[in-house]
Amino acid sequence: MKGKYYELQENFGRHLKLLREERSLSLRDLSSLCELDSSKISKIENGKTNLQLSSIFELAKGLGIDPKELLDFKI
Amino acid sequence: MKGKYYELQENFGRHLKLLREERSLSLRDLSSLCELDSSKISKIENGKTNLQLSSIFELAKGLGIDPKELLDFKI
DNA sequence: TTAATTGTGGACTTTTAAGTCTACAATTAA
DNA sequence: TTAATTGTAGACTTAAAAGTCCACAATTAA
Repeated sequence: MKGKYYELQENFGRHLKLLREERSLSLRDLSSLCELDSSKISKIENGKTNLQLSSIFELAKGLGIDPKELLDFKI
Repeated sequence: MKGKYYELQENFGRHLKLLREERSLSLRDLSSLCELDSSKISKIENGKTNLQLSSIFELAKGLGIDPKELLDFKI
């Protein structure tokens, strides 16, 4: 099943992917800049994960942005 | 053990508590405005939980704020 | 053509959030 | 004083995130 928050996860993931591609980073690049496995990031980008606060902060660290920016997408 | 992200959780929790108290909401009040148990919210406010994306959005809904605002605290 | 890179998915274990409920001490209101 | 409210913690189950690793097809570079 897709789960109650699937749309939210999808929107988050789409936004994350944009932010990553804007910086011309591959999944493995981003992975090396934070403490998240590249396959995990792939799953997040594809809306498969309801990630935790800590992961949001890790991604922000890797992207070099304020964590708030990762929540800056339309629902 | 406190865990790797304990400080982050503490800061998030402190911030959440402020936002709730600014609105004069009790834990049970806030709980009734979102889909989170009041005892869960208590644990989040006290830095005991590395909450998920969906919970951040639930809290934002209950507080009537943009989810981004929940990440607007100093690390 | 060969070699490297890239995104993705699966397998698997361990950890923990979510969800639900109960209870209780301390504070506040009636 | 009594009753209600408030914050908190514990017990317990279920679901799933985290974490790690491997494999592979497709794309891109050498």
